[in-house]
Amino acid sequence: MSISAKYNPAEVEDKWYAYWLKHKFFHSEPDEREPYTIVIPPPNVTGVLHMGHMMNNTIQDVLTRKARMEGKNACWVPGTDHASIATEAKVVALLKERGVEKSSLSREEFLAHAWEWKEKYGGIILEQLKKLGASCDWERTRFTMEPKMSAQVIKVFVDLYQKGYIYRGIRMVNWDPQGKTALSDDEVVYKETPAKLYHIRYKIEGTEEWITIATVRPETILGDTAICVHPEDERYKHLHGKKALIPLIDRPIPIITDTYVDREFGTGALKVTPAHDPNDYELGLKHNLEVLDILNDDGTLNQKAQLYVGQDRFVVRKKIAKELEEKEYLLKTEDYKSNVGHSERTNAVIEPKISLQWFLKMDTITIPALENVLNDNVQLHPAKFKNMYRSWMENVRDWCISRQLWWGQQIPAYYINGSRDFVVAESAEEALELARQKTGNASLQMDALEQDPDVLDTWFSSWLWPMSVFDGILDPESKDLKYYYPTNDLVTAPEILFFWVARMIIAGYEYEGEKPFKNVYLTGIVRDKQGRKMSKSLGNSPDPLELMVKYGADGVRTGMLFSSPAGNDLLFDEKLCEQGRNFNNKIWNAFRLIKGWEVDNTKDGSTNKVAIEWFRNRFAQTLQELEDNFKNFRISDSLHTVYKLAWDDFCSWYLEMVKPPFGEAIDSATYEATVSFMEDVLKVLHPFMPFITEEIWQQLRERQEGESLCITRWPQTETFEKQLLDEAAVAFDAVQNVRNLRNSKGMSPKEELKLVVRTERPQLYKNWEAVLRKLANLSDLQFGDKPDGAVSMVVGADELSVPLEGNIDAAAERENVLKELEYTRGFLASVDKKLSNERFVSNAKPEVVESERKKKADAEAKIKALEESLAALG
RNA sequence: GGGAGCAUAGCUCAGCUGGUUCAGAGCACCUGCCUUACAAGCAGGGGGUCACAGGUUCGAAUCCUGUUGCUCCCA
Repeated sequence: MSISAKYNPAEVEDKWYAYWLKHKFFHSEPDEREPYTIVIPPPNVTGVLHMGHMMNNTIQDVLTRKARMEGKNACWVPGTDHASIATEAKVVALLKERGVEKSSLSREEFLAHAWEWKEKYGGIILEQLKKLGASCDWERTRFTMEPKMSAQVIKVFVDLYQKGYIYRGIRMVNWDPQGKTALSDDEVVYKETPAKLYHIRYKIEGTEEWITIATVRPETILGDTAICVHPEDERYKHLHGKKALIPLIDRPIPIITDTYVDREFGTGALKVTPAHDPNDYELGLKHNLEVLDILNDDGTLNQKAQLYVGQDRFVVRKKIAKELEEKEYLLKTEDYKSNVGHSERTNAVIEPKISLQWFLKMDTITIPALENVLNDNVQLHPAKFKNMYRSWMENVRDWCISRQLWWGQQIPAYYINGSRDFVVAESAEEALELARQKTGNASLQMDALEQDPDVLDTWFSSWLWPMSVFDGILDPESKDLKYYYPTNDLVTAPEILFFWVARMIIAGYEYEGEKPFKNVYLTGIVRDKQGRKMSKSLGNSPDPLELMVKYGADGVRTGMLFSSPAGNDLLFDEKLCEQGRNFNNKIWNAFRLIKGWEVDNTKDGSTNKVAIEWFRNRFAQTLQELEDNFKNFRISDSLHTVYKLAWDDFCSWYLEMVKPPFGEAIDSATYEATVSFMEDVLKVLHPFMPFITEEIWQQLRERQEGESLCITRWPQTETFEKQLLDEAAVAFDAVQNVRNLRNSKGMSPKEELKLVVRTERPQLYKNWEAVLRKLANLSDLQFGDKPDGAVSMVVGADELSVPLEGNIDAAAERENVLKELEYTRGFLASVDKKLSNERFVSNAKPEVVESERKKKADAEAKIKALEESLAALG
């Protein structure tokens, strides 16, 4: 036999992934079994695998694989979303490289390019997930813009419009002048940015007086339609009702009063620019001010500004400041920090802009979504996110669902004869019919209709995802929907709790009257060692594919999970992957050991019985702990549990106990038990490290084509004997004490020692004698008092002595014993204090009091043993 | 400005219902081992005023209040 001493993942991973696919282990069809369903958070079709995906999808795979092994009909639905803004930006950039401007193309031509791009580059990420081992049902892969998915989006739009939830309205929206589209509030990232506060004076019409305002955006004075002061502000009372002249253009604007103005801020006089500031817009509505929009869609100034027409807002800011200064309108500037909104996608500075958009009314449609999270019908893990969720839901604002783009589902609203009058329908034909009814003109023709050019927000597709992947919107009676919905678990990042999770819950209750999933597991953000978010621009993110080459997919999976408690950020360090790889190697070598054994049917294995019984119980105990961790979504703890089981219990204790001396055969009973233990260990490891466990499982016994670890049954939880485990702990403690003694005396592990035990429970030591002899390398085990010339240790109330001729430093021994004695006496004192406290004895739970009594007895016995040792030392 | 969370070993984090010899794990560190499964390993070891100050309790890392520091969400 020649199995490499080092596990080589590259040799096995692709092989087993292909095998799993070939046998369709990941494919699911509705049947009589209990379903277990996860829908993937659809990654961006433009995306490539990053560390966040790795963690997120590893967790989903762990959950899916475990459910599959438990005999559930596991279905993990993969797919991608069309990401309007990101994809359109990519395609526009690509065309530009080829010298083609988007504006020179028709909508159809542009979309043809976009689809071409999608076919070529879209979905790379799904291939990368396969490398990770993701056990998705690839036959069910969906894309949010494929015809059947788009049909569902359109159907929902029409339905919500008919129910009165969707309206078209003028609103101040977040405008991205680079992407040339409106963004939802959630797509705007606020960053603290250094700015300047410009103090600019306006002349009061018909007087020689001035009024000074302060602004961070001097270029917008050209769009001012009022100056507002606090009505109680004595400084300005004499100016109420007068007019001020905008510098440079001398346009007169009224001076109005409102308590909204903060008298302490700036000069206490506020310029009002309703078209370019959300607060000013509200103020404008209240005071019936003119809305003067001075910006083009690309952020340059338009004719209404009168000056600097066609120049960019930031260029104008500099120029106008200079001109104002030269003409003595600018009195001073001061440094100021302001929170500036940036587009999450393009990073352009957001321009608040008045525009006509489509909105979804959120006031009533959200009610069940809030209720059912608060009452835990939908559970967030960790639960701390409930607060955040509630505050968002209680203060939710109408959702701007239109985007000024082409890549996406075009809004199914049709304007009649170029007017603002429109009809909404799933198809142009239906729209025409509706338009004829609406206008009373039966001869109206198709060319009188013009479809709204805008598309719907991508989230307006993905909020249907748990239903639409099963075609549930098109066919509410669909067999798949009825079987798989509601899904079980959703694994995603807290950043999109509102973007996506909340909206899926809203849609789920609106269309199915039922939650979309039972549990939402919120992962943390993957950060670098210094706690910085991983980003392309910082270049601090390792390439996940390279990591997998270096450490193996299993190594990276376990590495990611070693330190990723739910909802907490993961400070990623390659060391974690190294630890993962080392763990793989450990398992591999345990397999090598077992595989290398020769079995002898005639050999007596009775001395191994105690070890076998111990591991059987230990496994049962661990399995209970593991199930408890899983039940509470403590995934990282689950991994730690199986890690300790495999490494400490199975390898370090069990295998060492039963391992025959080199060159000797093993008895068949022990061999059989060991192989089946290894199988059990592989089973509980499989969800975390699917490749290596499959590889070993396949080699451990003869297997048939079509068999696989990923579809074997998860071990059953069994009861365990606590007493046996406690006895083992005493035996292990004894072993460790002897080893420690050897170490501290600088003795070789090869040197055999004799052990003398003084105890009231000799049977325990007799039961474990073979183990003690083997692991502590003892030549003999005897019972009795400490012989002369021996070193002793105390385990519980038992005294263990090892005769060491001429190798004893009596003074040092005395000191050791004294130290331990002192500690134990202190401990006894604290226990006594408790027990003599009447209130403790009467108030504490009986089992607690009982355990204190036991502690007292143990401590007293130990003190006695220590005192005897001390006496023997002279 | 409003809200939430966190603070435990040099680092990253567990500690779940207040009660086990409860102060733990991994990494890092120190000592000794190439003991034919594994040096990607083995056997041992050192290391913490549980942020600070009060309080509740028979008993607090754990519950309460305040202080300080950090993080996140919302505006």
